[in-house]
Amino acid sequence: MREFLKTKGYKMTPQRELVFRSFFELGEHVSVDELFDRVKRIDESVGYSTVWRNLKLICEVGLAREVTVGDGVTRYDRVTRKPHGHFYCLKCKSLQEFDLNEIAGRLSKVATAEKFETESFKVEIEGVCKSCRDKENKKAKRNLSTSPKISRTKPSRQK
Amino acid sequence: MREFLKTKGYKMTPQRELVFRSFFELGEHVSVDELFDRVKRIDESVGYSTVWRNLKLICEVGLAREVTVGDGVTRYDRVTRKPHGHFYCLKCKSLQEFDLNEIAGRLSKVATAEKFETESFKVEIEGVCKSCRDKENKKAKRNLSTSPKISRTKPSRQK
DNA sequence: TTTGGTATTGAAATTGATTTTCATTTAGTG
DNA sequence: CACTAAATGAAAATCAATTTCAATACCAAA
Ligand SMILES: [Mn+2]
Ligand SMILES: [Mn+2]
Ligand SMILES: [Zn+2]
Ligand SMILES: [Zn+2]
Repeated sequence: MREFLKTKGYKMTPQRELVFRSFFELGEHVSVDELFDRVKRIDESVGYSTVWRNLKLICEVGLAREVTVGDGVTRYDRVTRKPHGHFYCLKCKSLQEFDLNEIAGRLSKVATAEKFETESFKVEIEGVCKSCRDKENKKAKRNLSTSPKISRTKPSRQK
Repeated sequence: MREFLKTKGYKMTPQRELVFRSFFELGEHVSVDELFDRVKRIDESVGYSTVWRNLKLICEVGLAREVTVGDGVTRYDRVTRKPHGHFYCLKCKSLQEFDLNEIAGRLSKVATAEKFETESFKVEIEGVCKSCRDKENKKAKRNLSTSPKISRTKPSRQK
């Protein structure tokens, strides 16, 4: 790692070492805050901006990619596995991955047809995951006996 | 329109009227700022938050959808046409649409297979559009005669 | 037409994440 | 050891998105 960075003109530091290591331990869809928390637990003195900058660096050198989905926070995803899309559950905010094999092929075709030079795809499905749906169903059943009230509340305009 | 909103418990106002009308005139991938500018040109007194709120309202009642792509600003897309994806050109920041017909079908399948209840898709291709590529090529040709310099500048870490 | 209760508005303030600044420290090189 | 560029941490700046609040306007019911 140290060598790899050196070739690109970067130095190694204890903080960088720690951020990199922690990132690869956590791995999946980490946010800056999450990584910062974990790093802090090991070395209280590391600053937020250091974590942020090194996360950017990890992307810079091609070891991770930013993924923004659903809410307004950027997450960082290792680039080990092959291209994949993301399910985003609107209830529990969880992320699941799914394979993009055929879909990626089709997308490439579309891009070529439109003379567009593809750099990357982003495929995302928003909805409700199974476990959240199950919970809803249970709740619905429980309420069958109680008097069903019609909501008169105007739905909030804000997210 | 007035009636349509009334049934949902909303009132009509000159500002709202203006925002709605301006939005449907512009139509494609408008940002709050863009719409605000346009509205301002017609009625200087309309506030930013009014434009923002009414854009949200347009989504609320199902006439538009938010689309966030590339940079960090939310754009608003009419929901007239059928599901489509977006090409985002990293050079000129332009958006092009492409049809999602077969791809949407496949995505639905994937979702079903994973017991995921789909609410919406988001399909995006980032890259370089034809016209930007053409420009690049021209530039490259022009520079064939001049001495090619190797860049020693470390690429910026910031977006 | 007047009136009363809401919804809406505009300006300003707040939020929340990201990014930059800057003074200081440190890594890597010789 | 000494030098230079890179890296760090704290704080400040950005920037879009959202909320607050007092004033105003809509519109349904009298
Ligand atoms: Mn992922
Ligand atoms: Mn579109
Ligand atoms: Zn869920
Ligand atoms: Zn372009």
